[in-house]
Amino acid sequence: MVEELKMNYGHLFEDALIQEINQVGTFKEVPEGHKMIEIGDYIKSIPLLISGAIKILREDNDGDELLLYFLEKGDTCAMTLTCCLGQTKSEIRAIAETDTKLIMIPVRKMEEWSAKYKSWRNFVFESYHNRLNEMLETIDSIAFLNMDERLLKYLKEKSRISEDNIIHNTHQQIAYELHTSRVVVSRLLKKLENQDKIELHRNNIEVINLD
Amino acid sequence: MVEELKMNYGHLFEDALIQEINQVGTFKEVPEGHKMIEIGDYIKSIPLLISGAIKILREDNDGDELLLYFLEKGDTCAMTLTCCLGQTKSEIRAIAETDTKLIMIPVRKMEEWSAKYKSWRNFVFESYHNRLNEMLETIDSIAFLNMDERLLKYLKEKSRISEDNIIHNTHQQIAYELHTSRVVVSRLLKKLENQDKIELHRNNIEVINLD
DNA sequence: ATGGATAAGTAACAAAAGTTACACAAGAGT
DNA sequence: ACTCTTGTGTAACTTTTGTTACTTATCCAT
Repeated sequence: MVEELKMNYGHLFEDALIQEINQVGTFKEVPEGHKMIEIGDYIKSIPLLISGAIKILREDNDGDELLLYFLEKGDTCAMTLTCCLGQTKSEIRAIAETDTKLIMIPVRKMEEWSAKYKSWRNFVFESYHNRLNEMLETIDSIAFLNMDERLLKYLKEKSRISEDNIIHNTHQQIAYELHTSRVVVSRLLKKLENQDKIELHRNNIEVINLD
Repeated sequence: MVEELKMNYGHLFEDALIQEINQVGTFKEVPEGHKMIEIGDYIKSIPLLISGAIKILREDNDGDELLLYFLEKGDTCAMTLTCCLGQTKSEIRAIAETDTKLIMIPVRKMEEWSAKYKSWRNFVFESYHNRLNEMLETIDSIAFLNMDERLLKYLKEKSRISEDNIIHNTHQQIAYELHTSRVVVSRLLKKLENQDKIELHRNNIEVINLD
C-alpha cells in the first residue's frame, strides 16, 4: 500500500503523515457499479482515491436522479468530510464508475491530523475547493445549457474517464443521470450520430469525434 | 466591534481568537446593492458577516445570471476562503442584498489560525459544509423544479431575508436571478396573484401568504 | 429455432418555457 | 398638463423538452 500512497499522495503529504495513513488506513478495492454510499447513510471513514472513478449522484424526493460529478485519482469526497465532521447523513449517493482502489481513513484521525499536519489541512481545503468548483460546473450545465449541449458534455466526460472511446451505457441510464427521459436521449444521440460524432450500438456508444 | 463579535461569534470562538479577530479585523458597513466581489476578482480578505445579507450570483459566458444563494449573519464566504488559499480568481459575484455589517480578516491569518485554533478550523469546515449544502439546494431547484415552483421558493426566501412582506424587485430583476425572461416571471406572478398568494404593485410585490 | 426480455427508433402529441410584439400604466422631470 | 422612461399585462407564436404508444432489433435462455 505504501508505494501506491507515495505515488498518489507523496507530493502532498510529508513522510510522517504517509506513515500514519499507512498504519491506520485500510486498502479497499471496489468493483465497477458498486454502490459505495447511499443517501441517508452515516459515514465513518474518509476515502482517498488511488485509481478508478466514482460518480456522485443527487436524488430528489420523487426518486429522480442527477449526476453531480466524478471523483478521480488523488481526490477525496468533500461530502464525506462534511458528514464525518458534522455527524450528519449523506446528502448524496456514490457509485463506482470503474473498478476503483482507495484507502479508507477512520474519521477520528481527521481532527488529529488537521491540528498536526499543515499538508493535511491544505489537502482538505483543496478538496472542498475542488468540489465547490465541480458543483459550479454542474450548475452551469443545468442552468445555462440545453439538453443537447449537456449530453455532449456528458459524453466527453464519460469517454475521458473510461479512457476509451466506447461508452458502456444504455440510453435509459444516460437519461437517469441527466434527469431527462429515454426518448429525449435517443433523439439527441441520433442527431449526434447523423453528425458523425458517434456511432450507436446496443448497450454502448462509440465515440468518433466529439469536437 | 468586540460586542458585535461576541454576540455573533462568541459561541464559536474562544476569547483569545475573538481578541485576535478584534485586533486584525476591520469593521465594514456595506449599503444595499453594493457590488462586493466581481467575477475574476482576486480576494485578499475573508468576510465574517455580522448583520444583513449578501447574494451570491453566478454568470455564464453570455452574461446570463443565476442566483446561487444568500449569506447571512454568522456566515462566511466559502468561495472566498477557497480563493484566498488557492490564490485564484473569484468564480462568483457578491452583492449586498440588504445593508450589511461585516468584519474583514486578512488572508494571512487564515493559515495561522487554522493551525492554532480548533474552533477556527471547525468554523471553516462548517462553512464549507454549509455552502456545499446550499449549492445542493440550488441544484435541486434548477434540476427538479419547474419555474413556477422555483419562483415561489425564491419569493419565500426573499421575504424571509428582508424580514418584511414587501419584496422590492421588478419582474425583470427576478427574471435575471432565476435566469428566465421577464414575460415568464410576469405570467407566473400573475397566477400567484390570482391564487391570492401575493399582490402585485409597481416595483414591488406584497406577500400575502405563500404556503 | 423460439420466446421472452431488454434496448433502441420513431411518430404524434402535450406541456413548459422562451420570444416577439404591442398596449397600457405609473411616475419623474420639464 | 405633457412627454419620456420604465414597469407591467397579455396575446400569439416558436422552441425545447417531456410523454405516450407502438415498432423493430438484439441478445439470452431454453
